[in-house]
Amino acid sequence: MPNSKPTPVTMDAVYTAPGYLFRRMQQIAVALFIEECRAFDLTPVQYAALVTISTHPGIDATRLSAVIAFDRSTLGNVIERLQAKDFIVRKPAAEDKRVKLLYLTKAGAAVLSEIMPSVDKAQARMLQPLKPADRKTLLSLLTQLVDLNNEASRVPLRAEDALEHLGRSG
Amino acid sequence: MPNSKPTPVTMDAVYTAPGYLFRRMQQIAVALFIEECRAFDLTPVQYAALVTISTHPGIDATRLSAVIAFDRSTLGNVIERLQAKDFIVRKPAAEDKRVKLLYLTKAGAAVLSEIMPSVDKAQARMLQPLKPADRKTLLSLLTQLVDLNNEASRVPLRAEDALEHLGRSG
DNA sequence: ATTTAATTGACAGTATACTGACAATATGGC
DNA sequence: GCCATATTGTCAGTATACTGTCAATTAAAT
Repeated sequence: MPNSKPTPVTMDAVYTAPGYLFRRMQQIAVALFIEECRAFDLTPVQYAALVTISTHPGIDATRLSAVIAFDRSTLGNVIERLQAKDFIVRKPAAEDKRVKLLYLTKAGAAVLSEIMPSVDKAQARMLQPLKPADRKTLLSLLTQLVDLNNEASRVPLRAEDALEHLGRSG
Repeated sequence: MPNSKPTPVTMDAVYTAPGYLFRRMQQIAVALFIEECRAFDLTPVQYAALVTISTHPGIDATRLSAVIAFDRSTLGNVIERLQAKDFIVRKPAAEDKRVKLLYLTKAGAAVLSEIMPSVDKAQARMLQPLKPADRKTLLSLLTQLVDLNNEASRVPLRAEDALEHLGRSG
């Protein structure tokens, strides 16, 4: 005979679930980023895109999405906004009429170098409440976990993809 | 004379930032939840709301938002969807004409008890790649961090608020 | 070479997440 | 009782995040 007593539901079903904690931390992380970087009119996602275009000038949207593991559809809108702010430009590729290549503008390069200290401050504040040793431990475990769960993500990180647009001499 | 060399930007500015790692883990957590709970037509947020209404029958939307630390505006839409699925009902409060009280329907209670194993499976899968000891460490640090950063969140958790709608006899 | 596959960017649709504003309603100071 | 204030739910607007689809274009198969 199966157990007939219904399991009592408590808030622990929410509060102790790792998924809930990750959601909360993500919300906190975004709030701190926005607060520290208020002066720059850049969201965390836009910042990540800008950094990537900076380190991969001439990357296209699909590869950009793979390099930062953001959804390709979402990224389309992000790129539009960065373009509207004159932080990037899109140039059609010569060899492939489908592709539009992404480059930083001067304004984009400027905002990127100016925002860095604020970004660093925001990132530091997220872990500040922990003891230094615990910060290192958490960051290490988190890095491992994201890497090991990469394939579970809808948009797995494919850092290598970024290189494909170069030196593909065949 | 200030350092005239521009700091070289690398992808580490993204990949090693805790904010980026929290975003990735949140995306992975949602993907695993949706995958495991596909049969139940419930998102992680809707699940958390349902659990809370189950443990706090007659709670109102504002207090619900405080108990799970979700934005009040967002929650309005979540509640609408749960109502459209017939998982909850809203009843006007007798003493306060502004307030609408939330209750589970039978279907809501049923889906909640049925979905539990799948939710547990999803939560377990998130941490699965780590060694058991590391899972405990990460969960402990994450719990601490969310708690200590509570006020940095736009919608801080106010678990006590949930009790205010009871026993306020004055 | 021609048909088939895959890729790219775009779009529509749904679901969080947050800001700021608003009308209806309650509450507190006086 | 009256008025300033606060609360509640709602709405409009913006920004992620994902699904699925589509036309244009390219690459692959034969």
